[in-house]
Amino acid sequence: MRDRIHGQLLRGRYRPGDKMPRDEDLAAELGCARSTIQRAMRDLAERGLVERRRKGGTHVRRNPIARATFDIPIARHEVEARGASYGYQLIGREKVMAPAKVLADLGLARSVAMLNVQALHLADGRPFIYEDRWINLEIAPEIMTVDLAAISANEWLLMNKPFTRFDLRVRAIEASEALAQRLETRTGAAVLVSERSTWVGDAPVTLVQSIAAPGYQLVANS
Amino acid sequence: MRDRIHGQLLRGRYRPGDKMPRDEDLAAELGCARSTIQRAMRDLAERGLVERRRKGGTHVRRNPIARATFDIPIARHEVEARGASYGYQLIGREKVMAPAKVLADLGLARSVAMLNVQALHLADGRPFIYEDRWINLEIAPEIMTVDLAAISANEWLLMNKPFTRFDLRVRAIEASEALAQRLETRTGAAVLVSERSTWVGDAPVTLVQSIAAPGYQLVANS
DNA sequence: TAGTGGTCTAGACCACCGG
DNA sequence: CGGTGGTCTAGACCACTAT
Repeated sequence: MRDRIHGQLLRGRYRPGDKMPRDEDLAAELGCARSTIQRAMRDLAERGLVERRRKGGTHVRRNPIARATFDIPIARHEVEARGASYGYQLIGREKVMAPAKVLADLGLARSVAMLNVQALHLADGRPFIYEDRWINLEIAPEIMTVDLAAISANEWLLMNKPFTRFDLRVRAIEASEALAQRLETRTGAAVLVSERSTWVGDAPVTLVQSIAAPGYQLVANS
Repeated sequence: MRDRIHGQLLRGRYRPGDKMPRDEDLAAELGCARSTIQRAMRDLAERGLVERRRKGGTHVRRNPIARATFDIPIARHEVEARGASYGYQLIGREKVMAPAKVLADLGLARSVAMLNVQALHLADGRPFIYEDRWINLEIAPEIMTVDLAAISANEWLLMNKPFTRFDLRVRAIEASEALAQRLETRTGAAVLVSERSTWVGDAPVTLVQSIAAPGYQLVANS
């Protein structure tokens, strides 16, 4: 039934910009319960094909949205999924007041003490992802007592401060000389940078910049 | 009610790896209908927090997945959203048999005739995104009669052959000399490449490689 | 404020798949 | 094959918001 409803839209029974009948009328027309229509429509709304507003009704979006989802990989799992052996190196850790750029990305108005951690994830002993992370010590003070040479900050945070929301920004940059050295590549090589801010509720937890070795590729779908 | 159920998980009532009670028991315990539990659980499963299997029951995922969603922007809207004026240039169009790489990305076993189109999207007259597209003429033969200098292939396809599924691959590359010229940047500049294959049902429609000018950034969240 | 979608109930039957 | 989640029904009440 739901597939039938989806089919009608996808096969062009309604066109971009059209207003669709109210759920109740659609239900009567198709001979099903309103809750069935409701669920079908909810799915379509989540996929970005229609827009629903109370009292306003349901409209087919003028410009159907291409909504992609992807699962942000955990370095260890990604390496192991490729059949390589995973390695991890703690490069540096330091307690400092967060700089303005970090505060801005996390939506903080005043500076707070954070732990700044650099680390390298390895695949078969070769650099895979370099990460530079800021951890809010007001939210996760326990991180100071964790041996970050034994467990990556990412994995500790996932287990102990599971986030509820995050932002992600992806861009391409040229490797600086220092970065090229870390990643064992050429200065000027094109690398993919993912910058992620995460929150627990409204509290900013961590900002991490992950820089993948050349050739890395993000995959999404739907 | 649904929020209460979500809250219980997020607040750690169940731990990663735990098996949760069957829907019916949870419903009895919380004093609500099973369908309410079902919907709450479905949401959690979509967000990647739990895994459900018939007969197998519901488990909290061991490694909570960070699932991001982002809306693939239409170049015109993105430019206009930045307050810039949008421009579009058709650079080339040619009917050819698809090469092996294109066939592979679209999951085609035999070669078919396609329209190969190159175009440039501009923001305030400056290069914004260069795209190289392959359009399956068996699925969208009408594209041959469309004036692609007047409407971009992307917008025509969205209006006339709305896809039902796509894959997306994002990576960083160094601009070749030819590409640098198109994007009015340096040879060797790091640029973000998005490669997208789209299907209508099982039929492959188009493969497009979009290369953004340096500084471009993809944004996702959840 | 009235009309629409959003949530919930109490029940039924079905589809999948693990023991 | 039996137990679990997936879908559906027919109804109720609520929350938001366009008119």
